[in-house]
Amino acid sequence: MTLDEGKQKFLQSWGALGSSWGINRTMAQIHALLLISPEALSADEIMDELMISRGNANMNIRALIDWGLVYKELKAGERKEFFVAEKDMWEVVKCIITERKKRELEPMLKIMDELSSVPETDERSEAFVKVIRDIKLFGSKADSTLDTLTKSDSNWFVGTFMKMIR
Amino acid sequence: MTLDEGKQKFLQSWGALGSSWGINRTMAQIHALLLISPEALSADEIMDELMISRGNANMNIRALIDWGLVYKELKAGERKEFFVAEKDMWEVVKCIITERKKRELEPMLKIMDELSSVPETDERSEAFVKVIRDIKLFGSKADSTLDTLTKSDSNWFVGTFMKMIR
DNA sequence: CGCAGATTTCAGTAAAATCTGAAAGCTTAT
DNA sequence: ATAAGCTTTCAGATTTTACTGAAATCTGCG
Repeated sequence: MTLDEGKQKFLQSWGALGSSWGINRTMAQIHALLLISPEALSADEIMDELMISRGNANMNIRALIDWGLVYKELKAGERKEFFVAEKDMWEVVKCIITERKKRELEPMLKIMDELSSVPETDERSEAFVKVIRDIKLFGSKADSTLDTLTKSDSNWFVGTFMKMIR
Repeated sequence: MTLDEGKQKFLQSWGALGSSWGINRTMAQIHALLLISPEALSADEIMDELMISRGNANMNIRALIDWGLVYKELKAGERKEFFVAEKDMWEVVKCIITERKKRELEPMLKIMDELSSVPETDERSEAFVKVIRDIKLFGSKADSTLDTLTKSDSNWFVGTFMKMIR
């Protein structure tokens, strides 16, 4: 397989993977493109490579920066902005865990808290509250586990953790 | 908060959560509805409760069954099918991990394998192959970790694991 | 200041995902 | 065998999400 074929296939599958994780195709593709690029790319280069509009490129690059997956880089003597992706896979995964935890897990736990105030007066409300409590319990455990995980380093994960868990 | 208010809010937020995880709103809502229902529900009851069409209900119920999150239940003397959700949260999570691993992680690793055959002839192809290898390495670790996780039981997760990891 | 080069915004459009409803397909009781 | 009662399917409609392109805004240099 040639580099160009491989690159196309990678952009394609990273984009598809993103879709099934609630991340839009283009955002994932920009991320993929920056991941495999040895140097920082400008917005124009990204637009070109992925054949997308300026607006689309801009919005998705901003989103990636918000997620902490991409950094802005200014080249001396250039007025344009260039972008680089975080290349360390463990950092990438930590980033994603941290952001999703903040955006989804935490708000969800907050809602479960409110919901657990439903009075348990019959079978239906008992079943309801039980589910809410279980979700809350499980969610809290996951929350603190993920906290610990994102504070530990890559070697710990790929080394020690693997042995401990087996 | 009354049961009905709480229920509405729960259906609503579980649906929203699903969306950001690549699961469609309705599928997540049917799951939510079955989770909090003390008895099995028929397709008609689900259609009614969520105000959706027969076709929509049927397709999403099937999808939930495929995921292993919902079971078909036949009541004696009834021709209709009834549906119950798996209520044990740890089982639910194991189900989701197992399915997503099978549907996404494994195919992705397969693609990375193909992609790592790109020859490393210059800076660009070296960077490309390095990223592919990193993803593969990380993905394989995740794969076996998740395997171990889904084979362990709930108590182990909420108990031991939490202590070990701290 | 004024303008050239660059980024951001956003209304309108396009594409993708999801849903509907009716028809076709099963299953079981008689 | 057939009809009633359910379930499944799927073409077309609807809704949601994403993208475009051009105008507005920003930035900093002469």
